[in-house]
Amino acid sequence: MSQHRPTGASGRAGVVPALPDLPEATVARLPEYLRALHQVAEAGNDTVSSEGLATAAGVNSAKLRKDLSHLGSYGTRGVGYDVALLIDQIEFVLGLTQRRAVALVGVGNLGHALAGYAGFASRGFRIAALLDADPERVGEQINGLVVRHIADLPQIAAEEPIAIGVIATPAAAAQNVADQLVAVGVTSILNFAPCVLSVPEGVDVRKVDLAIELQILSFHEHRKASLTALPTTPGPGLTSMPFGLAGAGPQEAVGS
Amino acid sequence: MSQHRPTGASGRAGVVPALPDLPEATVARLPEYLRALHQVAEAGNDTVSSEGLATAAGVNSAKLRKDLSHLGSYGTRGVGYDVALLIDQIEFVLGLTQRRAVALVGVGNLGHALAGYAGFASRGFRIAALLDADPERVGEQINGLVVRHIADLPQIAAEEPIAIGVIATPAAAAQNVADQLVAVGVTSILNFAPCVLSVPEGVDVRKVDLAIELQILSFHEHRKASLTALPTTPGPGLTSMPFGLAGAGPQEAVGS
DNA sequence: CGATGTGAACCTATTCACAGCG
DNA sequence: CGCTGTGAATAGGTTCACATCG
Repeated sequence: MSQHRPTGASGRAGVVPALPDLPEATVARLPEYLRALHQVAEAGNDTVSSEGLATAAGVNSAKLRKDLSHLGSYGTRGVGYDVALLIDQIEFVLGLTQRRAVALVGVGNLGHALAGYAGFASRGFRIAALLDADPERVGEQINGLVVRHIADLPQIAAEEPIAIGVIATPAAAAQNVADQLVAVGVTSILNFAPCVLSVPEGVDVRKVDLAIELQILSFHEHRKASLTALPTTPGPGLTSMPFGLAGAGPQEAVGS
Repeated sequence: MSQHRPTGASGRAGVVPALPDLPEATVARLPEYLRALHQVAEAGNDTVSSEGLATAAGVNSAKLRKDLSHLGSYGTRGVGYDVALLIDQIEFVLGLTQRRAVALVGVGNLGHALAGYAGFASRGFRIAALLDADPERVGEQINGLVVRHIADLPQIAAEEPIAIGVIATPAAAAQNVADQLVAVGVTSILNFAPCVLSVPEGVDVRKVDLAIELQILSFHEHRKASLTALPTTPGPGLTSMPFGLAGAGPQEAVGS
Protein backbone atom coordinates (compact mmCIF):
# COMPACT_ATOMS: atom_id res chain seq x y z
CA MET A 1 0.00 0.00 0.00
CA SER A 2 1.06 3.51 0.67
CA GLN A 3 4.56 3.72 1.93
CA HIS A 4 3.88 7.15 3.25
CA ARG A 5 5.73 7.57 6.43
CA PRO A 6 4.38 10.69 8.09
CA THR A 7 6.95 10.20 10.76
CA GLY A 8 6.34 13.12 12.99
CA ALA A 9 2.66 13.35 12.18
CA SER A 10 1.05 11.56 15.06
CA GLY A 11 2.05 11.40 18.67
CA ARG A 12 1.42 15.08 18.89
CA ALA A 13 -2.02 15.19 20.41
CA GLY A 14 -2.20 16.11 24.03
CA VAL A 15 -4.84 13.85 25.43
CA VAL A 16 -6.00 11.41 22.82
CA PRO A 17 -3.47 9.25 21.01
CA ALA A 18 -5.66 9.85 17.99
CA LEU A 19 -4.66 7.51 15.22
CA PRO A 20 -1.47 5.71 16.09
CA ASP A 21 -1.06 4.12 12.67
CA LEU A 22 -1.23 0.48 13.59
CA PRO A 23 0.51 -2.42 11.89
CA GLU A 24 -1.66 -3.89 9.18
CA ALA A 25 -1.71 -7.27 10.85
CA THR A 26 -3.07 -5.68 13.99
CA VAL A 27 -5.76 -3.78 12.11
CA ALA A 28 -6.88 -6.99 10.51
CA ARG A 29 -7.38 -8.58 13.91
CA LEU A 30 -9.16 -5.74 15.66
CA PRO A 31 -12.55 -6.61 14.18
CA GLU A 32 -12.10 -10.12 15.47
CA TYR A 33 -11.36 -8.82 18.94
CA LEU A 34 -14.40 -6.63 18.71
CA ARG A 35 -16.59 -9.58 17.94
CA ALA A 36 -15.06 -11.56 20.75
CA LEU A 37 -15.63 -8.67 23.12
CA HIS A 38 -19.29 -8.45 22.26
CA GLN A 39 -19.54 -12.14 22.90
CA VAL A 40 -17.88 -11.74 26.27
CA ALA A 41 -20.15 -8.83 27.10
CA GLU A 42 -23.24 -10.82 26.26
CA ALA A 43 -22.03 -13.55 28.55
CA GLY A 44 -22.30 -11.01 31.32
CA ASN A 45 -18.64 -10.44 32.08
CA ASP A 46 -17.42 -6.92 32.36
CA THR A 47 -13.74 -7.67 32.40
CA VAL A 48 -11.64 -10.18 30.50
CA SER A 49 -8.10 -11.36 30.78
CA SER A 50 -5.91 -11.34 27.70
CA GLU A 51 -6.02 -15.10 27.89
CA GLY A 52 -9.78 -15.22 27.88
CA LEU A 53 -10.23 -12.72 25.12
CA ALA A 54 -7.51 -14.31 23.04
CA THR A 55 -9.25 -17.66 23.23
CA ALA A 56 -12.55 -16.13 22.19
CA ALA A 57 -10.85 -14.47 19.26
CA GLY A 58 -8.82 -17.47 18.21
CA VAL A 59 -5.34 -16.05 18.75
CA ASN A 60 -2.72 -16.42 21.43
CA SER A 61 -2.60 -14.06 24.34
CA ALA A 62 0.81 -12.55 23.66
CA LYS A 63 -0.31 -11.44 20.26
CA LEU A 64 -3.47 -9.96 21.63
CA ARG A 65 -1.66 -8.02 24.31
CA LYS A 66 0.80 -6.63 21.85
CA ASP A 67 -2.00 -5.66 19.49
CA LEU A 68 -3.90 -3.88 22.20
CA SER A 69 -0.79 -2.19 23.50
CA HIS A 70 -0.49 -0.52 20.09
CA LEU A 71 -3.62 1.41 20.71
CA GLY A 72 -2.38 2.54 24.09
CA SER A 73 -4.64 0.08 25.71
CA TYR A 74 -6.71 0.24 28.77
CA GLY A 75 -6.06 -2.86 30.81
CA THR A 76 -5.55 -3.25 34.53
CA ARG A 77 -2.67 -5.36 35.70
CA GLY A 78 -3.70 -8.24 37.80
CA VAL A 79 -7.26 -7.92 36.53
CA GLY A 80 -7.69 -7.69 32.80
CA TYR A 81 -9.48 -5.43 30.36
CA ASP A 82 -12.66 -3.49 30.91
CA VAL A 83 -14.92 -4.92 28.26
CA ALA A 84 -17.10 -1.89 27.61
CA LEU A 85 -14.16 0.46 27.52
CA LEU A 86 -12.23 -1.71 25.14
CA ILE A 87 -15.20 -2.02 22.83
CA ASP A 88 -15.44 1.75 22.65
CA GLN A 89 -11.74 2.06 22.06
CA ILE A 90 -11.66 -0.38 19.20
CA GLU A 91 -14.82 0.96 17.63
CA PHE A 92 -13.34 4.39 17.71
CA VAL A 93 -10.07 3.33 16.16
CA LEU A 94 -11.85 1.42 13.42
CA GLY A 95 -13.97 4.45 12.71
CA LEU A 96 -17.20 2.65 13.48
CA THR A 97 -18.64 5.44 15.56
CA GLN A 98 -20.04 6.92 12.42
CA ARG A 99 -22.34 4.75 10.40
CA ARG A 100 -20.66 4.53 7.01
CA ALA A 101 -22.58 4.45 3.80
CA VAL A 102 -21.97 1.51 1.51
CA ALA A 103 -22.87 1.30 -2.14
CA LEU A 104 -23.31 -2.21 -3.43
CA VAL A 105 -22.88 -2.66 -7.15
CA GLY A 106 -24.04 -5.81 -8.84
CA VAL A 107 -27.22 -7.39 -7.62
CA GLY A 108 -26.77 -10.85 -9.00
CA ASN A 109 -26.48 -14.04 -7.08
CA LEU A 110 -23.91 -12.81 -4.63
CA GLY A 111 -25.08 -9.21 -4.55
CA HIS A 112 -28.50 -10.39 -3.46
CA ALA A 113 -27.01 -12.27 -0.59
CA LEU A 114 -24.88 -9.35 0.46
CA ALA A 115 -27.84 -7.01 0.29
CA GLY A 116 -29.66 -9.26 2.69
CA TYR A 117 -26.72 -9.72 5.00
CA ALA A 118 -27.64 -8.65 8.49
CA GLY A 119 -24.04 -8.20 9.56
CA PHE A 120 -23.89 -5.00 7.58
CA ALA A 121 -26.24 -3.06 9.73
CA SER A 122 -25.25 -4.68 12.97
CA ARG A 123 -21.67 -3.65 12.62
CA GLY A 124 -21.73 -0.02 11.76
CA PHE A 125 -22.55 0.00 8.08
CA ARG A 126 -25.56 1.06 6.12
CA ILE A 127 -26.36 0.10 2.58
CA ALA A 128 -27.03 3.44 0.98
CA ALA A 129 -27.62 2.14 -2.51
CA LEU A 130 -28.02 -0.98 -4.58
CA LEU A 131 -26.88 -0.58 -8.14
CA ASP A 132 -26.84 -2.66 -11.26
CA ALA A 133 -26.22 -2.15 -14.94
CA ASP A 134 -28.96 -4.50 -16.03
CA PRO A 135 -32.17 -2.55 -16.73
CA GLU A 136 -34.18 -5.63 -15.87
CA ARG A 137 -32.93 -5.55 -12.34
CA VAL A 138 -33.44 -1.85 -11.83
CA GLY A 139 -36.55 -1.22 -9.80
CA GLU A 140 -36.42 -4.54 -8.04
CA GLN A 141 -36.78 -4.25 -4.32
CA ILE A 142 -34.46 -6.08 -1.98
CA ASN A 143 -34.67 -5.85 1.74
CA GLY A 144 -36.49 -2.55 1.54
CA LEU A 145 -34.12 -0.99 -0.95
CA VAL A 146 -34.81 -0.36 -4.60
CA VAL A 147 -32.18 -1.27 -7.12
CA ARG A 148 -31.11 1.73 -9.15
CA HIS A 149 -29.16 1.99 -12.35
CA ILE A 150 -25.42 2.39 -12.14
CA ALA A 151 -25.73 5.59 -14.13
CA ASP A 152 -27.40 7.16 -11.12
CA LEU A 153 -24.25 6.77 -9.10
CA PRO A 154 -23.06 10.38 -9.37
CA GLN A 155 -26.40 11.64 -8.22
CA ILE A 156 -26.54 9.19 -5.34
CA ALA A 157 -23.05 10.08 -4.25
CA ALA A 158 -23.94 13.74 -4.35
CA GLU A 159 -26.87 13.21 -2.01
CA GLU A 160 -24.74 11.38 0.49
CA PRO A 161 -21.05 10.62 0.41
CA ILE A 162 -20.30 6.95 -0.12
CA ALA A 163 -17.59 5.65 2.16
CA ILE A 164 -17.20 2.19 0.72
CA GLY A 165 -18.07 0.63 -2.61
CA VAL A 166 -18.71 -3.07 -2.84
CA ILE A 167 -18.28 -4.68 -6.23
CA ALA A 168 -20.22 -7.87 -6.78
CA THR A 169 -20.38 -7.83 -10.55
CA PRO A 170 -18.89 -10.25 -13.04
CA ALA A 171 -15.16 -9.81 -13.49
CA ALA A 172 -15.58 -8.25 -16.90
CA ALA A 173 -17.51 -5.32 -15.48
CA ALA A 174 -15.52 -4.79 -12.32
CA GLN A 175 -12.83 -2.41 -13.56
CA ASN A 176 -15.40 -0.18 -15.15
CA VAL A 177 -17.45 -0.08 -11.98
CA ALA A 178 -14.35 0.66 -9.94
CA ASP A 179 -13.57 3.59 -12.20
CA GLN A 180 -17.02 4.97 -11.71
CA LEU A 181 -16.82 4.59 -7.96
CA VAL A 182 -13.49 6.35 -7.88
CA ALA A 183 -14.88 9.09 -10.09
CA VAL A 184 -17.52 9.95 -7.53
CA GLY A 185 -14.99 10.05 -4.72
CA VAL A 186 -15.09 6.58 -3.24
CA THR A 187 -11.72 5.73 -1.71
CA SER A 188 -12.40 2.26 -0.33
CA ILE A 189 -13.50 -0.69 -2.38
CA LEU A 190 -14.33 -4.23 -1.47
CA ASN A 191 -14.04 -6.37 -4.57
CA PHE A 192 -15.71 -9.75 -4.93
CA ALA A 193 -14.96 -10.07 -8.61
CA PRO A 194 -12.08 -12.39 -9.44
CA CYS A 195 -9.81 -9.84 -11.06
CA VAL A 196 -7.22 -7.22 -10.28
CA LEU A 197 -8.47 -3.67 -10.10
CA SER A 198 -6.28 -0.78 -10.99
CA VAL A 199 -7.05 2.32 -8.98
CA PRO A 200 -5.28 5.57 -8.28
CA GLU A 201 -3.05 5.92 -5.28
CA GLY A 202 -4.98 6.71 -2.15
CA VAL A 203 -7.77 4.31 -2.96
CA ASP A 204 -7.84 1.13 -0.92
CA VAL A 205 -8.97 -2.11 -2.45
CA ARG A 206 -9.60 -5.30 -0.58
CA LYS A 207 -10.46 -8.48 -2.33
CA VAL A 208 -12.53 -11.46 -1.37
CA ASP A 209 -12.37 -14.43 -3.66
CA LEU A 210 -14.10 -17.60 -2.73
CA ALA A 211 -12.31 -19.67 -5.31
CA ILE A 212 -8.93 -18.60 -3.97
CA GLU A 213 -9.84 -19.73 -0.49
CA LEU A 214 -10.89 -23.09 -1.81
CA GLN A 215 -7.68 -23.46 -3.76
CA ILE A 216 -5.61 -22.71 -0.71
CA LEU A 217 -7.50 -25.38 1.18
CA SER A 218 -7.02 -27.69 -1.74
CA PHE A 219 -3.28 -27.22 -1.51
CA HIS A 220 -3.26 -28.25 2.11
CA GLU A 221 -5.48 -31.22 1.36
CA HIS A 222 -3.12 -32.26 -1.36
CA ARG A 223 -0.21 -31.83 1.01
CA LYS A 224 -1.80 -33.74 3.83
CA ALA A 225 -2.64 -36.56 1.47
CA SER A 226 0.91 -36.82 0.24
CA LEU A 227 2.26 -36.82 3.77
CA THR A 228 -0.12 -39.57 4.73
CA ALA A 229 1.17 -41.57 1.83
CA LEU A 230 4.71 -41.58 3.16
CA PRO A 231 4.52 -41.08 6.89
CA THR A 232 7.35 -40.98 9.37
CA THR A 233 5.82 -44.04 10.88
CA PRO A 234 6.74 -46.82 8.51
CA GLY A 235 3.23 -48.07 8.76
CA PRO A 236 2.40 -51.75 8.58
CA GLY A 237 1.22 -51.79 5.03
CA LEU A 238 1.60 -49.25 2.30
CA THR A 239 5.22 -48.32 2.53
CA SER A 240 5.54 -48.12 -1.20
CA MET A 241 4.29 -45.22 -3.25
CA PRO A 242 7.24 -42.83 -3.57
CA PHE A 243 5.41 -39.58 -3.30
CA GLY A 244 2.19 -37.81 -3.11
CA LEU A 245 0.56 -38.09 -6.47
CA ALA A 246 -0.12 -41.62 -5.39
CA GLY A 247 -3.88 -41.75 -5.65
CA ALA A 248 -4.12 -39.44 -8.56
CA GLY A 249 -2.11 -41.24 -11.12
CA PRO A 250 -0.02 -39.58 -13.79
CA GLN A 251 -2.91 -38.18 -15.72
CA GLU A 252 -2.79 -34.57 -16.78
CA ALA A 253 -0.10 -32.99 -18.76
CA VAL A 254 2.38 -32.19 -16.05
CA GLY A 255 4.79 -34.64 -17.45
CA SER A 256 5.08 -34.80 -21.22
CA MET B 1 -2.25 -23.38 11.71
CA SER B 2 -0.26 -26.54 11.84
CA GLN B 3 3.22 -26.01 13.07
CA HIS B 4 4.31 -29.35 11.82
CA ARG B 5 7.82 -29.19 10.58
CA PRO B 6 8.51 -32.37 8.66
CA THR B 7 12.03 -31.20 8.24
CA GLY B 8 13.69 -33.87 6.26
CA ALA B 9 10.56 -35.04 4.52
CA SER B 10 10.75 -33.49 1.09
CA GLY B 11 13.63 -32.68 -1.18
CA ARG B 12 14.33 -36.33 -1.85
CA ALA B 13 12.60 -36.96 -5.11
CA GLY B 14 14.67 -37.60 -8.13
CA VAL B 15 12.65 -36.13 -10.96
CA VAL B 16 9.59 -34.44 -9.57
CA PRO B 17 10.01 -31.95 -6.75
CA ALA B 18 6.75 -33.37 -5.44
CA LEU B 19 5.50 -31.12 -2.68
CA PRO B 20 8.14 -28.62 -1.68
CA ASP B 21 6.22 -27.22 1.28
CA LEU B 22 5.83 -23.64 0.18
CA PRO B 23 5.63 -20.57 2.39
CA GLU B 24 2.03 -19.77 3.27
CA ALA B 25 2.24 -16.38 1.62
CA THR B 26 3.28 -18.02 -1.60
CA VAL B 27 0.49 -20.56 -1.46
CA ALA B 28 -2.00 -17.76 -1.00
CA ARG B 29 -0.80 -16.10 -4.17
CA LEU B 30 -0.63 -19.13 -6.44
CA PRO B 31 -4.36 -19.08 -7.19
CA GLU B 32 -4.00 -15.48 -8.24
CA TYR B 33 -1.17 -16.37 -10.58
CA LEU B 34 -3.25 -19.16 -11.96
CA ARG B 35 -6.07 -16.79 -12.77
CA ALA B 36 -3.67 -14.35 -14.36
CA LEU B 37 -2.15 -17.15 -16.42
CA HIS B 38 -5.51 -18.19 -17.77
CA GLN B 39 -6.13 -14.62 -18.69
CA VAL B 40 -2.81 -14.44 -20.50
CA ALA B 41 -3.52 -17.71 -22.23
CA GLU B 42 -6.88 -16.49 -23.45
CA ALA B 43 -5.20 -13.43 -24.83
CA GLY B 44 -3.31 -15.80 -27.09
CA ASN B 45 0.16 -15.51 -25.59
CA ASP B 46 2.05 -18.67 -24.88
CA THR B 47 4.84 -17.15 -22.89
CA VAL B 48 4.91 -14.36 -20.29
CA SER B 49 7.64 -12.46 -18.59
CA SER B 50 7.62 -12.22 -14.84
CA GLU B 51 6.88 -8.56 -15.33
CA GLY B 52 3.83 -9.21 -17.47
CA LEU B 53 2.42 -11.92 -15.27
CA ALA B 54 3.09 -9.93 -12.15
CA THR B 55 1.11 -7.02 -13.52
CA ALA B 56 -1.79 -9.25 -14.43
CA ALA B 57 -1.74 -10.72 -10.95
CA GLY B 58 -1.34 -7.44 -9.15
CA VAL B 59 2.02 -8.07 -7.52
CA ASN B 60 5.56 -6.98 -8.24
CA SER B 61 7.79 -9.06 -10.40
CA ALA B 62 10.44 -9.87 -7.81
CA LYS B 63 7.84 -11.40 -5.56
CA LEU B 64 6.41 -13.41 -8.39
CA ARG B 65 9.79 -14.75 -9.42
CA LYS B 66 10.62 -15.77 -5.89
CA ASP B 67 7.27 -17.45 -5.48
CA LEU B 68 7.67 -19.41 -8.68
CA SER B 69 11.22 -20.32 -7.84
CA HIS B 70 9.90 -22.09 -4.77
CA LEU B 71 8.14 -24.60 -6.91
CA GLY B 72 11.27 -25.23 -8.92
CA SER B 73 9.87 -23.21 -11.67
CA TYR B 74 10.00 -23.59 -15.34
CA GLY B 75 11.05 -20.30 -16.86
CA THR B 76 13.49 -19.62 -19.62
CA ARG B 77 16.04 -16.87 -19.11
CA GLY B 78 15.78 -14.15 -21.64
CA VAL B 79 12.31 -15.31 -22.60
CA GLY B 80 9.88 -15.84 -19.75
CA TYR B 81 7.53 -18.56 -18.62
CA ASP B 82 5.72 -21.09 -20.75
CA VAL B 83 2.12 -20.32 -19.96
CA ALA B 84 0.64 -23.76 -20.46
CA LEU B 85 3.43 -25.46 -18.56
CA LEU B 86 3.16 -23.10 -15.66
CA ILE B 87 -0.59 -23.55 -15.47
CA ASP B 88 -0.11 -27.28 -15.21
CA GLN B 89 2.57 -26.88 -12.59
CA ILE B 90 0.51 -24.65 -10.37
CA GLU B 91 -2.62 -26.71 -10.79
CA PHE B 92 -0.69 -29.76 -9.79
CA VAL B 93 0.82 -28.14 -6.73
CA LEU B 94 -2.55 -26.83 -5.63
CA GLY B 95 -4.01 -30.27 -6.04
CA LEU B 96 -6.51 -29.15 -8.65
CA THR B 97 -5.91 -32.04 -10.98
CA GLN B 98 -8.51 -33.96 -9.09
CA ARG B 99 -11.94 -32.47 -8.87
CA ARG B 100 -12.57 -32.11 -5.16
CA ALA B 101 -15.94 -32.64 -3.63
CA VAL B 102 -17.36 -29.79 -1.62
CA ALA B 103 -20.21 -30.01 0.86
CA LEU B 104 -22.02 -26.76 1.43
CA VAL B 105 -23.87 -26.48 4.70
CA GLY B 106 -26.41 -23.74 5.21
CA VAL B 107 -28.59 -22.76 2.32
CA GLY B 108 -29.72 -19.38 3.50
CA ASN B 109 -29.05 -16.10 1.85
CA LEU B 110 -25.36 -16.62 1.39
CA GLY B 111 -25.51 -20.35 0.89
CA HIS B 112 -27.86 -19.85 -2.00
CA ALA B 113 -25.44 -17.49 -3.64
CA LEU B 114 -22.55 -19.86 -3.12
CA ALA B 115 -24.50 -22.76 -4.51
CA GLY B 116 -25.06 -20.79 -7.66
CA TYR B 117 -21.51 -19.59 -7.91
CA ALA B 118 -20.02 -20.60 -11.23
CA GLY B 119 -16.46 -20.24 -10.03
CA PHE B 120 -16.81 -23.44 -8.10
CA ALA B 121 -17.05 -25.69 -11.08
CA SER B 122 -14.76 -23.71 -13.29
CA ARG B 123 -11.88 -23.99 -10.89
CA GLY B 124 -11.67 -27.59 -9.97
CA PHE B 125 -14.41 -28.02 -7.42
CA ARG B 126 -17.70 -29.80 -7.47
CA ILE B 127 -20.53 -29.26 -5.08
CA ALA B 128 -21.30 -32.76 -3.93
CA ALA B 129 -24.03 -31.84 -1.49
CA LEU B 130 -26.18 -29.02 -0.23
CA LEU B 131 -27.19 -29.41 3.37
CA ASP B 132 -29.36 -27.56 5.82
CA ALA B 133 -30.84 -28.16 9.24
CA ASP B 134 -34.14 -26.50 8.41
CA PRO B 135 -36.70 -29.13 7.30
CA GLU B 136 -38.45 -26.48 5.26
CA ARG B 137 -35.44 -26.07 3.06
CA VAL B 138 -34.80 -29.76 2.61
CA GLY B 139 -35.98 -30.85 -0.78
CA GLU B 140 -35.56 -27.49 -2.38
CA GLN B 141 -33.69 -27.61 -5.62
CA ILE B 142 -30.88 -25.18 -6.35
CA ASN B 143 -28.91 -25.20 -9.49
CA GLY B 144 -29.78 -28.81 -10.16
CA LEU B 145 -28.97 -30.00 -6.66
CA VAL B 146 -31.46 -31.03 -4.04
CA VAL B 147 -30.99 -29.75 -0.51
CA ARG B 148 -30.67 -32.60 1.96
CA HIS B 149 -30.86 -32.65 5.70
CA ILE B 150 -27.69 -32.25 7.69
CA ALA B 151 -28.41 -35.57 9.35
CA ASP B 152 -27.69 -37.25 6.05
CA LEU B 153 -24.13 -36.08 6.15
CA PRO B 154 -22.58 -39.38 7.28
CA GLN B 155 -24.35 -41.22 4.52
CA ILE B 156 -23.32 -38.67 1.93
CA ALA B 157 -19.73 -38.75 3.08
CA ALA B 158 -19.76 -42.51 2.89
CA GLU B 159 -20.88 -42.45 -0.73
CA GLU B 160 -18.14 -40.06 -1.70
CA PRO B 161 -15.39 -38.57 0.42
CA ILE B 162 -15.85 -34.86 1.03
CA ALA B 163 -12.65 -32.89 0.61
CA ILE B 164 -13.88 -29.51 1.78
CA GLY B 165 -16.78 -28.41 3.91
CA VAL B 166 -18.18 -24.93 3.49
CA ILE B 167 -20.10 -23.49 6.41
CA ALA B 168 -22.62 -20.80 5.55
CA THR B 169 -24.87 -21.12 8.56
CA PRO B 170 -25.60 -18.60 11.30
CA ALA B 171 -22.79 -18.29 13.81
CA ALA B 172 -24.74 -20.12 16.47
CA ALA B 173 -24.86 -23.29 14.41
CA ALA B 174 -21.37 -23.18 12.97
CA GLN B 175 -19.44 -25.04 15.66
CA ASN B 176 -21.93 -27.84 15.66
CA VAL B 177 -21.73 -28.16 11.91
CA ALA B 178 -17.96 -28.11 12.04
CA ASP B 179 -18.01 -30.95 14.54
CA GLN B 180 -20.21 -32.99 12.27
CA LEU B 181 -17.99 -32.33 9.28
CA VAL B 182 -14.94 -33.36 11.23
CA ALA B 183 -16.73 -36.45 12.43
CA VAL B 184 -17.22 -37.69 8.89
CA GLY B 185 -13.60 -37.09 8.00
CA VAL B 186 -13.53 -33.62 6.51
CA THR B 187 -10.15 -32.00 7.11
CA SER B 188 -10.62 -28.67 5.37
CA ILE B 189 -13.28 -26.14 6.23
CA LEU B 190 -14.15 -22.79 4.78
CA ASN B 191 -16.13 -20.85 7.35
CA PHE B 192 -18.36 -17.92 6.47
CA ALA B 193 -19.92 -17.69 9.90
CA PRO B 194 -18.58 -14.89 12.08
CA CYS B 195 -17.16 -17.01 14.84
CA VAL B 196 -14.10 -18.98 15.83
CA LEU B 197 -14.26 -22.70 15.22
CA SER B 198 -12.41 -25.12 17.36
CA VAL B 199 -11.26 -28.18 15.48
CA PRO B 200 -8.81 -30.97 16.13
CA GLU B 201 -5.25 -30.67 14.97
CA GLY B 202 -4.82 -31.59 11.37
CA VAL B 203 -8.01 -29.88 10.29
CA ASP B 204 -7.55 -26.65 8.36
CA VAL B 205 -10.00 -23.83 8.76
CA ARG B 206 -10.10 -20.72 6.65
CA LYS B 207 -12.44 -17.92 7.40
CA VAL B 208 -14.16 -15.37 5.24
CA ASP B 209 -15.96 -12.59 7.01
CA LEU B 210 -17.48 -9.79 5.07
CA ALA B 211 -17.93 -7.56 8.07
CA ILE B 212 -14.28 -7.82 8.96
CA GLU B 213 -13.26 -6.68 5.52
CA LEU B 214 -15.54 -3.70 5.78
CA GLN B 215 -14.17 -2.80 9.17
CA ILE B 216 -10.63 -2.90 7.88
CA LEU B 217 -11.62 -0.56 5.10
CA SER B 218 -13.37 1.60 7.62
CA PHE B 219 -10.18 1.94 9.59
CA HIS B 220 -8.32 3.18 6.57
CA GLU B 221 -11.13 5.59 5.72
CA HIS B 222 -11.01 6.90 9.23
CA ARG B 223 -7.28 7.23 8.98
CA LYS B 224 -7.33 8.97 5.63
CA ALA B 225 -9.94 11.38 6.92
CA SER B 226 -7.92 12.25 9.97
CA LEU B 227 -4.82 12.83 7.88
CA THR B 228 -6.76 15.07 5.56
CA ALA B 229 -7.99 17.02 8.54
CA LEU B 230 -4.52 18.04 9.59
CA PRO B 231 -2.38 17.59 6.52
CA THR B 232 0.91 19.05 5.44
CA THR B 233 -1.13 20.76 2.78
CA PRO B 234 -3.28 23.20 4.70
CA GLY B 235 -5.62 23.64 1.75
CA PRO B 236 -9.19 23.36 2.96
CA GLY B 237 -10.66 23.42 -0.51
CA LEU B 238 -9.69 20.46 -2.60
CA THR B 239 -7.10 21.86 -4.87
CA SER B 240 -7.92 20.29 -8.17
CA MET B 241 -8.89 16.69 -8.46
CA PRO B 242 -5.56 15.07 -7.68
CA PHE B 243 -6.05 11.88 -9.54
CA GLY B 244 -7.75 11.49 -12.82
CA LEU B 245 -9.48 8.27 -13.45
CA ALA B 246 -8.03 8.97 -16.83
CA GLY B 247 -8.55 5.98 -18.96
CA ALA B 248 -8.18 3.85 -15.90
CA GLY B 249 -6.37 0.62 -16.54
CA PRO B 250 -5.09 0.40 -20.06
CA GLN B 251 -3.94 -3.11 -19.32
CA GLU B 252 -6.41 -5.78 -18.38
CA ALA B 253 -6.99 -5.95 -22.08
CA VAL B 254 -8.19 -9.47 -22.42
CA GLY B 255 -10.58 -8.17 -24.97
CA SER B 256 -7.99 -6.75 -27.28
C1' DC C 1 21.39 -8.88 -24.36
C1' DG C 2 17.38 -9.69 -21.61
C1' DA C 3 14.91 -12.08 -18.26
C1' DT C 4 15.20 -15.62 -14.71
C1' DG C 5 16.62 -17.22 -10.30
C1' DT C 6 18.69 -16.10 -5.89
C1' DG C 7 21.77 -14.52 -2.06
C1' DA C 8 21.69 -10.73 0.98
C1' DA C 9 19.58 -6.78 3.15
C1' DC C 10 15.68 -5.11 4.94
C1' DC C 11 11.30 -4.88 7.01
C1' DT C 12 7.25 -6.82 9.33
C1' DA C 13 5.23 -9.95 12.47
C1' DT C 14 5.18 -13.40 16.11
C1' DT C 15 6.77 -15.38 20.19
C1' DC C 16 9.26 -15.43 24.41
C1' DA C 17 10.16 -14.10 28.92
C1' DC C 18 9.99 -11.06 32.45
C1' DA C 19 9.86 -6.39 34.61
C1' DG C 20 6.47 -3.68 36.76
C1' DC C 21 2.17 -2.45 38.45
C1' DG C 22 -2.35 -3.07 40.80
C1' DC D 1 0.50 -12.94 43.47
C1' DG D 2 -1.57 -12.41 38.80
C1' DC D 3 -1.86 -10.16 34.76
C1' DT D 4 -0.60 -6.48 31.68
C1' DG D 5 2.72 -4.23 28.88
C1' DT D 6 7.04 -4.54 26.49
C1' DG D 7 12.04 -5.20 25.20
C1' DA D 8 14.57 -8.80 23.05
C1' DA D 9 14.88 -12.85 20.19
C1' DT D 10 13.15 -15.30 16.46
C1' DA D 11 10.73 -16.30 12.38
C1' DG D 12 8.69 -15.05 8.12
C1' DG D 13 8.15 -12.14 4.08
C1' DT D 14 9.54 -8.59 0.77
C1' DT D 15 12.66 -6.04 -1.90
C1' DC D 16 17.05 -5.18 -3.94
C1' DA D 17 20.60 -6.05 -6.96
C1' DC D 18 23.11 -8.92 -9.69
C1' DA D 19 25.25 -13.28 -11.19
C1' DT D 20 23.83 -16.53 -14.49
C1' DC D 21 22.19 -18.64 -18.36
C1' DG D 22 19.42 -19.26 -22.74
